Amino acid sequence: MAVLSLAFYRRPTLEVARDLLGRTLCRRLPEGEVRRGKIVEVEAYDGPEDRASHAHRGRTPRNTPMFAAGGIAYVYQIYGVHFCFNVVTGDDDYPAAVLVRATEAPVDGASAAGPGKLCHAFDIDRSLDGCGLRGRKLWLEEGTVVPDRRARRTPRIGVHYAGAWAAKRFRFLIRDHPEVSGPRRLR
DNA sequence: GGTGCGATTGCA
DNA sequence: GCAATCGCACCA
Repeated sequence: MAVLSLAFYRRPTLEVARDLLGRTLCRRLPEGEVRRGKIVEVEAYDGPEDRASHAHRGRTPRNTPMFAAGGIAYVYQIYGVHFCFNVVTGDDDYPAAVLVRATEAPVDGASAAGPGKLCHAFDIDRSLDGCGLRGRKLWLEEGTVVPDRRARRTPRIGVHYAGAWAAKRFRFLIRDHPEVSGPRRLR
């Protein structure tokens, strides 16, 4: 199965987010085991104006990967407990990324429905922050394109503070998929 | 150097 | 409904 090209990521963030549905997230563990899971839910964080984005207050040590050209990972820790995995998108100096919120389980019994659970299931932590998405540890494969009638858009989760940006439908998921996290039907 | 809080989760 | 748990952004 073909690995997604850098050109795939270096497009407008909402396009990339939509196109990530159905793709396969792949992770090789240090001991060699490869875990794979079909992406079923993502959220776009697009540009410096997006009040829900980490990049809204400009470049900081944490969010620097978001400013790079598309095709690398942005991994951060939240609540001191969980990690969240993002795919950096767009051109150099334009801060944008897509949070991967859920995949089908990469390992039997290990749910990857929810950004924290996903990172746990794939053994993703901050050591992968800034890591290329065409490398030995981490890559995405073509998978199966999801047709429009199977895709759905809703507002993003947990960004109530973001004013008008909270209402934008930047979350994409596969309709009726059992492994999506949180509400499925908002608008 | 001090303070407040979050792109979450699991348990009461 | 809320605690866990800490990196980081922000202010001084």
